[in-house]
Amino acid sequence: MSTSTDVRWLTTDEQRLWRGWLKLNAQLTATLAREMQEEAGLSSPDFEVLVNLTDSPEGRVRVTDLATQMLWERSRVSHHVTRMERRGLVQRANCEEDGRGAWVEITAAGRTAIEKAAPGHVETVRRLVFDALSPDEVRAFTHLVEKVQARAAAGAPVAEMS
Amino acid sequence: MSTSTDVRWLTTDEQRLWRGWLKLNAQLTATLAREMQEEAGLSSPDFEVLVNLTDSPEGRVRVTDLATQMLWERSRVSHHVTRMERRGLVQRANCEEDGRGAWVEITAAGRTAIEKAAPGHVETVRRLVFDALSPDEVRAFTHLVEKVQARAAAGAPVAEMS
DNA sequence: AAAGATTGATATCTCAATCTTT
DNA sequence: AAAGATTGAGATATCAATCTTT
Repeated sequence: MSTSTDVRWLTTDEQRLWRGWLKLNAQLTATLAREMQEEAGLSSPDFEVLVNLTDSPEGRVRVTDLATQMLWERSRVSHHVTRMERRGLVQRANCEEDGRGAWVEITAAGRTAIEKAAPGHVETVRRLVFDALSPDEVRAFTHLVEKVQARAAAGAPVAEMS
Repeated sequence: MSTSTDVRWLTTDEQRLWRGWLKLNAQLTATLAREMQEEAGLSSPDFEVLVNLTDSPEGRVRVTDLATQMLWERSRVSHHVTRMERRGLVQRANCEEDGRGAWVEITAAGRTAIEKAAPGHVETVRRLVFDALSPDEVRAFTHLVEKVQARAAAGAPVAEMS
């Protein structure tokens, strides 16, 4: 596909952005994970699942849809839901419309957990990210992120060829 | 630490940036991982280790330094190095200066592997990220990333309290 | 005792079957 | 057969000991 010659390597500026991006991301991820584990006993994947469930008005989402939204494998969703179910954070329910399908729904305990985690989470995001930026900078940043995302989305299919 | 009242939730603009950031990151990560696995047989963690080794002029880094640079646990480095050693990508060496320490050094096969992976990797990064941005936008983006990073670095110690 | 590193047990993730319903 | 979901086996990550050197 690509020859080892004629590669357009990154310029100094580009490399600086790319490495900065990677580093910032690693830092934010690590800090947020640690903080949430300590304050609410939730891992990042736990939190992500709960966020996706509460984003739905019914508080329930199909396994495949969860997988698509989170860019996870279906089997990972299934395993993780099993573990979260064991802890009482979510529960499965039969799907009426499609006998093959399964709902994953958040429980009262799950809502309690995410409500406990949310304030600290938001405060950390605010402290680490938004306290550093003016409203104008937030808009500029958003513009750039979305510009890149429009390209990246096309190049990131979960299942590409088969 | 934080009461459940008086939380400054994210504004609509802020939420848009934050969610966009998370999503873009997930997409880029997934695409780059898949691409590198297919083209060079390396996982993202494999690649990250090799990059950190080649960044050193000697091609070798101490276990603890690797852990610090990558924000990994030392034990994770140790386990991962063991597996990479089994595949011939890196090797351990005794540290003269400090009898407790251990060098991790890249092997010829390791260099071959990263050189095989690099062109495709760079091309993907260019295609997904930099083809969407003008040089001015790259600079603006860098400025914003580094501005946030300066804050986030302070809040992301690997080992905070003990 | 503290620092550097490894080890083993457990938890989580990935990949390839498998099972059920459409 | 294809889609939705689960299962089990193997790979990887995390956490708490352990071991050696300073």
